[in-house]
Amino acid sequence: MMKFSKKVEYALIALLHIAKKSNGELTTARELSDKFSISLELMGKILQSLVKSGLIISVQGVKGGYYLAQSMKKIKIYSVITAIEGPISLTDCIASGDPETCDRGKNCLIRNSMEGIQAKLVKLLDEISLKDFEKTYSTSVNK
Amino acid sequence: MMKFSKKVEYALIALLHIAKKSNGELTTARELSDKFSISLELMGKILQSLVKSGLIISVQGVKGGYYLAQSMKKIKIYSVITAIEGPISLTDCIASGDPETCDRGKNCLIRNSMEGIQAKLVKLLDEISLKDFEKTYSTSVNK
DNA sequence: CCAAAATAGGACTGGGATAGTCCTATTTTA
DNA sequence: TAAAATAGGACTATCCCAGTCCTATTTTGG
Repeated sequence: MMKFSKKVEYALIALLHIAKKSNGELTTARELSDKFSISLELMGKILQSLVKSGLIISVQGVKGGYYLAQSMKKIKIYSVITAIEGPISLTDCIASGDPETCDRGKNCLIRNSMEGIQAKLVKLLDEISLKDFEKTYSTSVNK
Repeated sequence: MMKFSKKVEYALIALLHIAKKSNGELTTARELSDKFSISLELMGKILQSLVKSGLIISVQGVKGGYYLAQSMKKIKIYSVITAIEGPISLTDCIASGDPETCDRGKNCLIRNSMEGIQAKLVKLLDEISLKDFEKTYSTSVNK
């Protein structure tokens, strides 16, 4: 259960790489595809999701590519996850928002508690920025 | 990605129900199966997982059943999850523990950062006890 | 103007995991 | 010794993820 999807992994790797570029320089899907051995089509789809969520901006055409739409500090891990997978929900009834959809209905023993845990989880992931994420990496590399 | 499996849901519901019993009284798999509309076989498997992890104790035979092996305060949500699904791991390379297993090898851009997030996640889930879980429920019911 | 390089995106597929079933064995009680 | 309970192996259907294939659109440069 508690696993990041491959797509989220790829999205984070891509974002880190895009972020490394100096001002104005674009990153193409092919570049990311080659560098990290991810199929061009898959990489494209992931980048498109990030565009739709406003994390990166795309430029079409021959000289096109992608660049960050926000600073690394503003981009949160949680945003990346939801960009790729949509809103997270620990259980189906939380997902729907309607207690009646839950098999166990209004009397579900765990619904409210689940919501509590989910809120904490979201908070945690929404406090980690891409910058934090990068720092962790650098720190561990330099040791 | 961020979803509790049905089995974990069922395990939590079962544990809360088992915990309600007064001292010494056992809960049978059939009772849980009936009350929460979960097949007997599936409920049985879940309970067996909880037994193996030492969260509940089983008594075999006609008058058999299950009871909590630890207090509600000592049973943590994280233990319940691992009892059902084994150790959590946000990415495959974290799971294996061997960086070489990761497609991206030692130079994986995100491995260390992922480990950091996972540690925070585990900490969060390991700080929530079954008692906390129950309280959240009661609180929301009484409002 | 058009070929090439790039993003955009719909449709489909294989494989693996989840959720669940079926069946049998073992333990214990009355 | 029959009945009621846990234990557990083997199998299955379904769903979702990861990935592929193919086509359309946009933009640049010769």
